[in-house]
Amino acid sequence: MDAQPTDGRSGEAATDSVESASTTATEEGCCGGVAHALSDRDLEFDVETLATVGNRTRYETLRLVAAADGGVCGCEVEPALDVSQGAISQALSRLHDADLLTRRKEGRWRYYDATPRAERLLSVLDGTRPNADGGSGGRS
Amino acid sequence: MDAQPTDGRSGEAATDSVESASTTATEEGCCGGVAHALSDRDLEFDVETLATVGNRTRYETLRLVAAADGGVCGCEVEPALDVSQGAISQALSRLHDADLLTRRKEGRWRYYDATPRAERLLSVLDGTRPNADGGSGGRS
DNA sequence: TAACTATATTAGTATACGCTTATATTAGCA
DNA sequence: TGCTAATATAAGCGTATACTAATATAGTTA
Repeated sequence: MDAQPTDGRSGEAATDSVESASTTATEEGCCGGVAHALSDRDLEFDVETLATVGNRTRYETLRLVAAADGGVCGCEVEPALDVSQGAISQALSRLHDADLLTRRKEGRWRYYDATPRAERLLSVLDGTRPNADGGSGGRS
Repeated sequence: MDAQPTDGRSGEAATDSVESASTTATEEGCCGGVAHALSDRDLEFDVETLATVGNRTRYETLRLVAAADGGVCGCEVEPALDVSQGAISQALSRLHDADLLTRRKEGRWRYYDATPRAERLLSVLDGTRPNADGGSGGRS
């Protein structure tokens, strides 16, 4: 029941350092401590990046923009995805806020382009899919 | 005279299973069609990958595992994150299902390790953060 | 001016998510 | 046999998410 570790980390406000324990008591007992080297801010930023693309509509939107070169306007994305205009606008907006799309205004249009972060992300996804070599089936 | 945006989308990647984007050569507006070259299966797989890491608990779990080399057991992760044991187990399980962690059983422990896909993903995130040092060690 | 197109924003809502708690299972050890 | 540690699983629940529909705001053209 009260098997809660209660390591007393709740409500912390330290925003820029590794907080986890680092007592590497390995060898005998297994449960020592592990740690990573990410600041809280970077962690939050990465999670936001991933959560943003971790949605079908937004991911496909990003793919569409990245696939075309030279910029894509929102109205071009709309007919390709089976969701409402509002949804597309929200998707583009969030992708932009997450630093995955650049945005430039031109007349009544808005042109979007993938950022380097987005492009490298997509590239890794393409390069590490289990069935990357074209074979069908693949994993599972 | 028509102030058409830089259209010129041609060559609609006639891949195997891009389902949407009817590409019905619309009227004179800007809104033609764009397309990406991803199959529905790959799309789904990528989104699942991203949605899995796009959560604080799971992302931090993955970071902890990836930071240590040689495998980490669940009980080592537990004290580092301020969530219950059940939450950690669910996180590790989902990361494994998403092909981001390998898992091997040893006695009463389960050892996890980051897959290449996970490692390259983390590497890109590290290398493309806005505040990343100019070094940009990300090779990928 | 009005009409029209592209986009943004808002409210409302059904659903999915992520956690906790409790319980079950599995493995080592006294 | 217990007993304990590590892990898995399930129900329950508060909250966040991702849409739609309606409306508002720009910019363009007639």
